Amino acid sequence: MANIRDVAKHSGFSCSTVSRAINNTGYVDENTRRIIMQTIEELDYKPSYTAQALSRKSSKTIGVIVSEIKNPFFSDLIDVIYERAQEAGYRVIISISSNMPEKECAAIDFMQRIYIDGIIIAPCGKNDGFLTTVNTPLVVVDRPVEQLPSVASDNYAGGRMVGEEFSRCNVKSVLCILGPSHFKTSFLRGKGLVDMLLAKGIPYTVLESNDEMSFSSEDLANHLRTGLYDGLFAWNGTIGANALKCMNTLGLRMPDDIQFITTDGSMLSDLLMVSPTMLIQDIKHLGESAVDMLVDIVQNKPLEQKHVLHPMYLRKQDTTQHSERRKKCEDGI
Amino acid sequence: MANIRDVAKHSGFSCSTVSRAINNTGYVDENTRRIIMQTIEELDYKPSYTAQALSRKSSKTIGVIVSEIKNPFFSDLIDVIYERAQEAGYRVIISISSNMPEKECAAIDFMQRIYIDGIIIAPCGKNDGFLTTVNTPLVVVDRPVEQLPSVASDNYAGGRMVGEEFSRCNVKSVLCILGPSHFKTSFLRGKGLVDMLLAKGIPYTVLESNDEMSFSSEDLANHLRTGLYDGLFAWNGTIGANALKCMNTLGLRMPDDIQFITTDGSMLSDLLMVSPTMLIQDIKHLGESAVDMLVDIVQNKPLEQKHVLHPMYLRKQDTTQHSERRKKCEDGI
DNA sequence: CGCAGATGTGGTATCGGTTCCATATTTCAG
DNA sequence: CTGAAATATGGAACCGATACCACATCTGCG
Repeated sequence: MANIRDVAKHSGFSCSTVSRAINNTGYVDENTRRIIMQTIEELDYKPSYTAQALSRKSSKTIGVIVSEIKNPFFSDLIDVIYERAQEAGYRVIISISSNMPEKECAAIDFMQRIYIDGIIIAPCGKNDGFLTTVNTPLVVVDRPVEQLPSVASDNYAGGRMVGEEFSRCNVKSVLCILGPSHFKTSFLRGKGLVDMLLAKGIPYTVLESNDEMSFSSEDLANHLRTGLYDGLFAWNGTIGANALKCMNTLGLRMPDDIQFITTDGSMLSDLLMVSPTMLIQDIKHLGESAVDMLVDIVQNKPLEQKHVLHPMYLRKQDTTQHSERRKKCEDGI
Repeated sequence: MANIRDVAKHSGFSCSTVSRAINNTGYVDENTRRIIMQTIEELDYKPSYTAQALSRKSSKTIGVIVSEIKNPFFSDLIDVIYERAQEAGYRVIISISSNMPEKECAAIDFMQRIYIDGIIIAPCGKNDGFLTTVNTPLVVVDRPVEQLPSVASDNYAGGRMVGEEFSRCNVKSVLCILGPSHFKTSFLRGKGLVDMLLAKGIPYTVLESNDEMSFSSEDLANHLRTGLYDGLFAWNGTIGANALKCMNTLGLRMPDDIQFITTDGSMLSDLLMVSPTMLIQDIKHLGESAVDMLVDIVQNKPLEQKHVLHPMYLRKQDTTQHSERRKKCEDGI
């Protein structure tokens, strides 16, 4: 492949001038610029990003590290980040930690060694101490880390919304499936929900899964069989899907036998007969503000806020008795 | 961050010696090596991959470009590729084309400019001409391109297996939902299925979706309502999910009213009550041979085969009347 | 007209490594 | 003991860009 010296030679100018012409830095005669640009075209010259990075000590690239690529939340997030970064003039590379701290470290290490300008990371959560020692600009998404700038959903407020909805739907007793307690996302949703249920005087039980994704269906089934609960909350989409399957197996009808709210399960609506009521995250805005924050940090602009929270939304669908649905029923739909 | 000159200075040796010590190239005294390694430790020196890439004109990195990250087939594939590449001593970066030819080109361009050693690509399919002109080592997965080395499932044979299964289950008439005809993957599965159905004397109808993922449910519903079909095949997982939803809506029971085979819908089994019979791809072996092939090409080893085909498997589950299931029924399960 | 500042261009050090070549020392076979 | 080969190390060019500085020319104002 042609390099800048080839362009210099063919165009009859020096490397300096070619560089200036390409990057619009310093003075270049209009005519000279035309000749150089034409030569570049002819030789199909493309500056080496590697050489540029070495020279500038910056690659104009941001890295994205997510813990789980199969999780639709993260794949959607990546799409959004990609677009926004492009608009801001940054390229993007992606790494996947598979929830393993060593892979997370390896990804960060790799990125640092290629002069990446900044990193957006959805941490696996077992590495927070290390993350704070990283000296590349870092923005944390989804699972905030105290010392680092972050973007996340307002999970506490989201939890409260769920509690409010249960209350409005006259639910008498709620079963909450949460994640491990050290999972902040889960913890906050749970706390919001519980606080609201307490405020409304609705009794509840918390079931804590020991894993992010998997869950003991028997355990859940046993609880549901007691017939004590007419409300069920699942703190994430995968758990929500399992819960749904479990309720189907038990023959529980929603919302008549039990009212169900899950989190972030858009794919469920596509796949299933019922579209569950869900607490959803505004992925677009999450991704966009993560990029915006990171770019600000990279460009040494002052941060307005260290921890950004985006509101969550409650999409009321088939598995709760919200008024719109009642209306539909009355209309015979 | 410390650079090689810092290490040289602190250890009292030259850059050359330090480099040789790190890379195990040329002669280095055992004692010298120990001192250098210790200095490296002390300074927390990490060679810049950028500088290495520039100097070596190789980054020891392979790129993976997939068209769709949400598709579980691709996210699984990425996991496998990642592992295998690591084992072979290559780092991995990921780009997503979102099925857009421009993004595909941009990703390739980017990778070339950072001295990537080779690329594994699941092409969007609208760029094949361009792909053949790329002079970085390339291995195509999933959707073979004639002129390029490729790894894919034996979709034709897979289609035949589906046909055979329908025949074995005494299906009388099959409705096949295929993708657009220029989609090779779909085309081959369809051809295999149709060939087998013809051989077995089973009538069929082909429904062609105009998109990879979406599909007209009404169209499908209208066909199913005729009651003409007792067999249904979906060429990919998303279409399969939609079909499943459609059959549920129509109240068709599987396998009694209709026998259903989908492709690659593992996530369905997790989410739904029924685990559909499916034609599945051996993602692990696909990913591994893609990496192995690419590494061979990069290292100038001769290729054994230009186009590798991996067998597909038929996982017989709830939606066809295979013998195991009958047995279970008889056992009262 | 003269000189300061703007404009246009090239030379060269630099980024952080690798690698070829030269040189010095050691080893060992004849 | 000697000289060729093996071992050990350093110097410097190079990878492909950027950017600082020097120099030359041009412009315009007092």
